[in-house]
Amino acid sequence: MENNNTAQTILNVAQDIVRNRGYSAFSYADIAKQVGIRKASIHYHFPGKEDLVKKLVEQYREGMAKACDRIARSNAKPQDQLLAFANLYRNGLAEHKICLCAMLAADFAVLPDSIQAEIRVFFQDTATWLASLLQTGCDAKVWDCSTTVEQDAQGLIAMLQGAQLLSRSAINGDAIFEQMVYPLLQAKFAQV
Amino acid sequence: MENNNTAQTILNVAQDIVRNRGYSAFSYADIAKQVGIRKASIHYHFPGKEDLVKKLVEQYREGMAKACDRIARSNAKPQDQLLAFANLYRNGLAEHKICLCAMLAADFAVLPDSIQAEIRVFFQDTATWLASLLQTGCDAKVWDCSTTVEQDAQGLIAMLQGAQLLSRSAINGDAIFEQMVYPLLQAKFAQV
DNA sequence: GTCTATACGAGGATAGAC
DNA sequence: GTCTATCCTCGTATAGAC
Repeated sequence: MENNNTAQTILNVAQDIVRNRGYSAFSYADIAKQVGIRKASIHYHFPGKEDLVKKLVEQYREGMAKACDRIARSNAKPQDQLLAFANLYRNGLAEHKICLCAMLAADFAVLPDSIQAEIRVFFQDTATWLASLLQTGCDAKVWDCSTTVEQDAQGLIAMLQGAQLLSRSAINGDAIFEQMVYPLLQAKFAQV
Repeated sequence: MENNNTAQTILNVAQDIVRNRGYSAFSYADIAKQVGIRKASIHYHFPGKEDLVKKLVEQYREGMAKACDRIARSNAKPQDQLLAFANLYRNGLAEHKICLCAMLAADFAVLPDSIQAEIRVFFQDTATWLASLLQTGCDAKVWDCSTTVEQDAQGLIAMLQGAQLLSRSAINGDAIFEQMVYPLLQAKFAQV
């Protein structure tokens, strides 16, 4: 995944910054410094902050959709697919990156409408995909569905994002996935 | 809980703003407008943003500790105490307020060290209290402990905070507690 | 304690040269 | 496409009068 064009380099750098510091605390100056160009040059590619971040979320959605698709196409067992999904969040954390949309969810109140809309789509898509996976495991009697799969899907997403945020301010830090997330998944979605 | 003194009024207003917009997106100008004084006057009470927010988290910790203590002293059944704890998060949401420390956890990377430390204490205290409650329910055979209470406590806090953030960007919005959190609690911590 | 006035830098954005 | 130069606004903070 090379990026010889400047626009994509800007997006990559911007994503890193937003996933670490949030929407309000990142600036064109930060990007310019890391990319090695001037602030004004960024405005050529992205007229305003809103354009940039909107594109950022769009790309992030596509990446997430592809990652989920890859998991689904692996034809692995449902419980392994669930683990692979959780690992998406843990792997980001290993590079000190929070889910882009988790960060933007915290900044939601200050975001332009067009960006809010993109984020809603992200969560809707992700929850739908996960609910479908949970249903598959349900049908295959891999785990028991005492609640609806939609509820469980939302709950899992909430927990995974909460775990990412906690990892930076809790004592166990990055180990929160090993110490908390995986054991809980194991307990709730154990093979029957 | 009256507040005849300016310092407390500033803190109250600041808390509302931070819990809605986060650390980076709030300013002395915002507070000044809502309190009805000038920016400079705020600096008299709180020399810098760091002083103000540090005090904010300290007070928030105390409030949370008192709320938890009230729940514990109620001598209600463990499952009702757990529900009361979850309601702390839902009630905040009803006023469109996210947990202060959940918002600051997202802003963690840009916070001064002294504030980061306060937040760590908050999560540690909260997790400790909740783990103790879970243990009580465990001992009383109210629910089953397939994982350790420390893991469950952290998982619950992660989910509750994730649910608060999701509530603003998910379709079900405020109803996320009725539709997701409570059913999941019921499923996992059902009476045996 | 609160005010006015002010300093200073940072952030977003544009114009125009190259 | 990228640069320099510049504009304007906002945010934090201080000095000094009342």
